[in-house]
Parts: sequence; C-alpha cells; structure tokens
Amino acid sequence: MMTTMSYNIDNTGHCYIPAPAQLPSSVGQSGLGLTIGGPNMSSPGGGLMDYGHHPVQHDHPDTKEGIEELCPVCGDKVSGYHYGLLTCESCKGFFKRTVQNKKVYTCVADRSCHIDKSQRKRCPFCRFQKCLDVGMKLEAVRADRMRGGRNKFGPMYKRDRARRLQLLRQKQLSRPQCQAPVTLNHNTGGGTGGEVGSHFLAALHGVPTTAHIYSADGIKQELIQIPQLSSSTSSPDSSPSPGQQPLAASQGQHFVTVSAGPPPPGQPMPTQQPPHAQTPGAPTATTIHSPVGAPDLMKWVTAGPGATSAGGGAGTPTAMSPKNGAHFHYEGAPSTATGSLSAGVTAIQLTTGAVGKIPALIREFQLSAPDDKDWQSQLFGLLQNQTYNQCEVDLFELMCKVIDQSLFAQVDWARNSIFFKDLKFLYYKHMGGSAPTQTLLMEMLHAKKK
DNA sequence: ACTCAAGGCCAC
DNA sequence: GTGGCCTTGAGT
Repeated sequence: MMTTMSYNIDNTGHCYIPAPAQLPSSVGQSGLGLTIGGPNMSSPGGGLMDYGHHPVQHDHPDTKEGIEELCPVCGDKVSGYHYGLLTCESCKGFFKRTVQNKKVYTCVADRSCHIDKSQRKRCPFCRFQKCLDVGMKLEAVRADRMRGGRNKFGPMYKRDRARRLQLLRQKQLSRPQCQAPVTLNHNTGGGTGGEVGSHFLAALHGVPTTAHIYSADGIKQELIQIPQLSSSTSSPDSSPSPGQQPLAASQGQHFVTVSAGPPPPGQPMPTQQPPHAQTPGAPTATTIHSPVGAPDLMKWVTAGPGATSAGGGAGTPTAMSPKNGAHFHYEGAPSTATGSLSAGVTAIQLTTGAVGKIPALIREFQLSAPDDKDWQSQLFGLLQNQTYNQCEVDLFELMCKVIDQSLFAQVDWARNSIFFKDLKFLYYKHMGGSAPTQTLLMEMLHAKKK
C-alpha cells in the first residue's frame, strides 16, 4: 500500500499538517507541496546527553561515563542541536535536504516503517515523518539559506541543555557514592548581579533558569533551576501563555519575612507585603533561618535590591542581626514592625500601638500563611539533597538555592492571596487574557472606589 | 576570541 | 540521495 499525506503553509507562516510538528515560518511563502505522512512514532528517549557538536566529541566528560545521547530519529550518535533538538548529522542533513528541496516522499508500506541507523535510508517518507514527530522544526530551516549565525532557538537549546544536565546531575546524586567531586558555582548571569532576581522573575513566569556547574575537570556546564511549583509543568522550551497560571499553591510554601518600602497611602502597616504589592526597586529583605547542621552562612541570608543597604523611603530595615537567628526591625511611618526568625519559630511583632486591633486584611494574610514547620522541613530537605553525596559543596550555591526557595514560596503565597486572585479576575474580565496596562489598572481602581 | 547551529560541498 | 566534514556568522 502506498500512502501520501500533504501539508501547506499559508502566507502567515502557518502550516496545516496532521502531525505534531512545529509550524514553519521561514520555509517558503507559498505552499511547500511536500508530501509526507506516517504513524505517530515516539522518541526512543533513553540516554542523557552528548554536548559534542560535529564532529561528535567522544571525549566529552559525559560520554566518558558512558552516557551518550542518541538521535531520536534513527538512534545514531547525536552531533549537536539541529532544527530544534539533538540529532545526528545524517538526520540533520536529511531534514535540511527534504525541507530545502521540497521533497515529496511516499511510503510503499503502511507508513509505519521502523527507522533506525541501518534502515533509515529505506523509507524517507517515514524518516521525515519521524523527524517531525520527534520535534524537528521546519521553521529552523532558513528560507533565505543564510549561513552561520544563530536563530531563535538558541535559548531553547540552552534551556534544554540545562534540563538535561540537571537530570544527569540528579542521576549522579542518586548514586551511592560520590563519583566525581563537583563544585557548584552559581551563575553570575553576565555580571549583572541579578541572578537571584532573575530566578524570582523566572518563578513569576514559571520558567526555569540556569546556573552553572563546574565539574572537577573545570568544564563549565549548566544547571537548570526549576521553580518548585506544583502546577508548573511546562517544558523548558515552552513559554507561558498570557492566560497561563505559572504559579499555584505548593507544599511548604511560606512567606518568610519581607520588609518593603514605605506603605502606600491608606495602608496601615508595612509588615508582610506581598511581592506583587511591592514597587520595583523597593528595598526587600528575605530572612531565613537555617536548619540544624547547615553551614553558618545559611543563618543569615538577604536577597533583593537594596536588601542590606539603607534603601529609600521612610521605611527601611534599621537592624539586621546575622547571629542567633535572623532578625530585622522595620521602622516606617506611622508604625513599625519587627519580625524575627529563630529556633524554628517565626514571630511577627506589631509595634504600631495597634496590637490587638490588627486590620482584618493583615490578619487574613497572616492566617493564610502556611505552616512554618512545613517550610522548615522543606528547606531542610533541600539542603540535605544539596549536600548529600557531594564531596565539595559551594556555600554560595546553597545560599542561592535557599533564597530561590524562599522567593518561590513568596510568589506562591502572593499568588494565592485574596488580592492576587482579585486582580486576576479583573484583568481577565477586562483584557480577556492579555496583560493589564497601567491605565487599565487605574481604571479598575477607580471602578472599585465607585 | 570562542561557540555552535546554520548552510554548503563533495566523495560515495 | 546520503552523510561526513567544512564554512559561516550571530551570539556570548
């Protein structure tokens, strides 16, 4: 039986094809006239990675350990990222020729030919179908045939690489003995000093960010930082849609302590400001007490722009003690708040003269905060995972992880707060899913006042 | 300067 | 037509 299947690309770059392939935008403006087809074939998966590019670098540290990525199409050795994913050199060439030359293949069988290294030449129809099925991207083939340079998939490759490396690392950590000392160094993010901030933003958007691992032989590799969010199941290469909820409640969420800038008019207390209520650039301090046995450095961690500096505005952290549990004192007109974390107990003292008559909204915030013990045990677990089976531990990396954890928890908490839900409702109602503008937000506030 | 994913070349 | 190697050039 001979079967064919066709797809077309319209002038907007959309391709109509009965396969889970990405749609081309750069491959011709008119119909491609390509005839393809085949069964839904799944990637063989397996293996982890081979960062070598052509020619394949067989002396890469990963391949040294016998871990080698196989081409998801034919099972041959991958030579690098090609058209959206790690493939071998021959499938790269095959895919390129097929798309560039607008090849039309037919399958003489039932569109379910097995494709492997020895049989990949037999049925180009099924081979190309498998290329599409595993995710090779038509739009990565350049219509103008321009050589060199980079395309839009660069960041995706980076994230995928990082994800794979983290999987590899998790695999290594699960081994009974530490096989190779690994020093963890947090990525400085191009020297902007914004790594923690970028992780925070990544959490807001539900996308993983990367850090770097330096293996014992000095080779820099990437470590992905996947926000620990219960509802975030997006793959590294998927971007959140405007209507997507990147964050949701997760276990162990806890808003540790945050001191922020001066309270907005009408706000009675600057105690636990939800992140979404903070103004950009406002001084933010995150204070965390380490679990028993963690390095001393962990006892006192601050994060965010102006965390320990004087900051601006009427309300600034005036005292922060790194010893015997973190402690901060917040002074902001017209009231002050003091928070402390020590010996596993989080205490928020309100010294406004309004103790006993805390505004209902703040009480609600406090009540909605998850159990402190949950948070601590989660943090302890994180640190255990980080230090267990590691011959060498980078304290800075640990600090960053703890900060990340707390920031993600803050975001979780904020998103689950009544205010955030309220805001989301309004913005869906008004915008139908697109981001609210400043003007729109003002309108909403006015509407609420009325 | 280096990286690496594009396209190109050419022996098979 | 295939696939290994080379050249290119934007991004880092």
